Amino acid sequence: MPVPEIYAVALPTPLRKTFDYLAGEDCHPEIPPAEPGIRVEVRFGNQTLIGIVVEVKHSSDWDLDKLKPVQRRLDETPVLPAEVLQLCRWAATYYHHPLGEVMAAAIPTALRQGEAAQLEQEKAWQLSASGVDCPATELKRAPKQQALLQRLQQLHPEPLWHRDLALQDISPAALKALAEKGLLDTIAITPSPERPPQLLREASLVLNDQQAEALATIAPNEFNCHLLYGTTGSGKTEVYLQAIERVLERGRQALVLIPEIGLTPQTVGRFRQRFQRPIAVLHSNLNDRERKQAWLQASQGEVDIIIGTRSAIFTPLKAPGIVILDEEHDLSFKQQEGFRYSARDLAAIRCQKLEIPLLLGSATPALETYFNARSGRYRLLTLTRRAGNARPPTVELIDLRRQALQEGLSQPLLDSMEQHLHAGGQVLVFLNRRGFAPTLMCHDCGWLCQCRHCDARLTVHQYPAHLHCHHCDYQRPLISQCPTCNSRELHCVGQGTERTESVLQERFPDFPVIRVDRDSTRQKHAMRDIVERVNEGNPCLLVGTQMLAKGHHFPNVTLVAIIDADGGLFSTDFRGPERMGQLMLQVAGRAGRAERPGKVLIQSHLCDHPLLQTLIRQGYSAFADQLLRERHLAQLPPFRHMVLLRAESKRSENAHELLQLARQIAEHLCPSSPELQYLGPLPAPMEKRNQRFRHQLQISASNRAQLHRLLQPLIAQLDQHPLSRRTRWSVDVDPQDMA
DNA sequence: AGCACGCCGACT
DNA sequence: GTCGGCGTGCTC
Repeated sequence: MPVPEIYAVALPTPLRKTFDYLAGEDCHPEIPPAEPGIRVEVRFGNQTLIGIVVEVKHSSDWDLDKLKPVQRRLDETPVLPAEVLQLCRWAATYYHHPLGEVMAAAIPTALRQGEAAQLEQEKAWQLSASGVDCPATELKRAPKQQALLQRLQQLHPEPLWHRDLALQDISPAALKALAEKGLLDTIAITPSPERPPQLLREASLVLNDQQAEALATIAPNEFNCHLLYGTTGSGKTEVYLQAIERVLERGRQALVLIPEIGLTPQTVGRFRQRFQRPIAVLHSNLNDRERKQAWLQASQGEVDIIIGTRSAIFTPLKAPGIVILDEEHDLSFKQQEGFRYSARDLAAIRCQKLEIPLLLGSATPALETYFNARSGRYRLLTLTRRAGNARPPTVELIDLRRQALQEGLSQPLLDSMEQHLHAGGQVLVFLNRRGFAPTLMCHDCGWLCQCRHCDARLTVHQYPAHLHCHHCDYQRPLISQCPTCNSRELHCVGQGTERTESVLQERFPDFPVIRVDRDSTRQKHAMRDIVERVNEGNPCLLVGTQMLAKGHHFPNVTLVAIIDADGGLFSTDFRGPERMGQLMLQVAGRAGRAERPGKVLIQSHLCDHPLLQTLIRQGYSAFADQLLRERHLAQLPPFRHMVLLRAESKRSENAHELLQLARQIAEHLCPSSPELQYLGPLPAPMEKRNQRFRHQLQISASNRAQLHRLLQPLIAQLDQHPLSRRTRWSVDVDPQDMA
């Protein structure tokens, strides 16, 4: 009797193992042999699941007669090529996350649910044999049909596409009539995007010497990680475009990853404008069908450029040539829940395996990346020249100490705003806090309006008026009387964008004040409309959160005001100052372009703070160097490697208890030492959030391999323990956000 | 995670 | 008398 074929299947469950199934008997000779990467439908306990074969083998650790057969094989050929499968395996190991869930993250929902891995077909009409010969005069009494027939005869043998119907004002009735007469056939074909012989739609720009050198350094056929380090306006995008051009010339594809908010129509527009080649965009607003379509087009080589956010790093490519990650410091490249992967770090792994270049771009690189570039692990490509003789903005601090403030705004700042507005400039006011005020307080008894689900205060909103928790979304009507002492003296404490907006509108009644935050841009085209309105160029004030700092350009802004620079400097997260510096420079980068020099004013109570001083006087490199020295002294990343075990539960003790157990097991496996240290379990910075109490155990090591050697058995033992099933817990390798 | 089985409280 | 609470156990 022949040895049966057995599949090891990764299933979408949190169990950190694969499951063996017997291959079905129904193997037709024409169907290619099963390979890792094909999907199968299997019975799993009491449910039916779709999983991915990760190994085809002929033996199992389980009794063969206990193995179930697969119900159905869904693919003839793998949906995931070996290379992406390998990336998933690597990610599952590195992030200590179940392989099945990793793969679920890699595959579009439609394919996860069992749809055929085929491009959607499109409806079209083509003349039948009799239609080709039919003289148009035959249809004298039906002019619409006659015109349509002539149109089709012109097109023939090209079909008439369904999508062109509306465009060409063709009536479905006429089509139907012609089809009934047998003059044309309804067909369904998968359209193949056109690839005209010439690559470019517009000419490339001439590179300056730095750009040219950067481009020349990117060797097309080998792995290297490059950091393209250049301020706003230094021409990073042109380097991307020309690097892509060279890749396309070789018949290869480019994968471009962009932060969530950066993926705007403008960004995609730059690529479409330059290349006469098919492009697929994978953004979060696609429906399942569109997502599958774009994914398959990339996989089958139907598109040459793929632009997407974080999860696009898993897109299979037929002929990968380069991966570009723009704004590589952006937090959205790291998934913050569930499978907590970093698309940037996975990109490095993937490119290494593929032997293709990786290009990371930023004006304010993450400290980890900057360190790698500094130490020679990455190639550092620096751009300092600004296009068109543009001058960098001048940056000044406004010392808030002992200043009279009007709702958080100092007099010198208001004066400067007035000046710029009257000179015809636009003013951008940056305040990273939405709502009207972050706190509602009783002036008589000191009561604070707390969220009932979180350790947080409710934010006051005025437009529309309500109280809102930004952590759990809890909302309630605005109150005017203190619930503990009945006083009517309830005061809004602190500033949000709404409040600053109304203050500025009062102060500058002759100029429009436009607020840009998540609340004001909720409607579909709100952001587009704002950008268009502002870029008409009339003087105005823009007030907004970090949404203003990312993705959009406002060339007529001459003054940028940063209302509060202090937040990041005393944050609980050791990355606070890094984040603050990055954000400040990103915002400052909005000021002035080309011929108009910009000005940046930063309000602070900590004007003497050495980090702030370094950032302003010497720029980001010096700032980053200083932060690196501090990190080295404090033995923090990138000098040590970190893992966070997080636990959350309705009962605070449960989460704590589980992590105590974790520490106990861990110390048993690997006692604390200078090389390996434990911190915790401790309550998370905001212990209660969304009705759950969160705790964390931090493990840091000087050696990454050692850390992973500990983690593997630790997690295995934790998985075995009954406590681990009672509380929700997760592993965060290289945590970016300690909250 | 999902889902079943199993043993104790307030209700059609 | 049942419906349903979530403890515990299992999934090839």
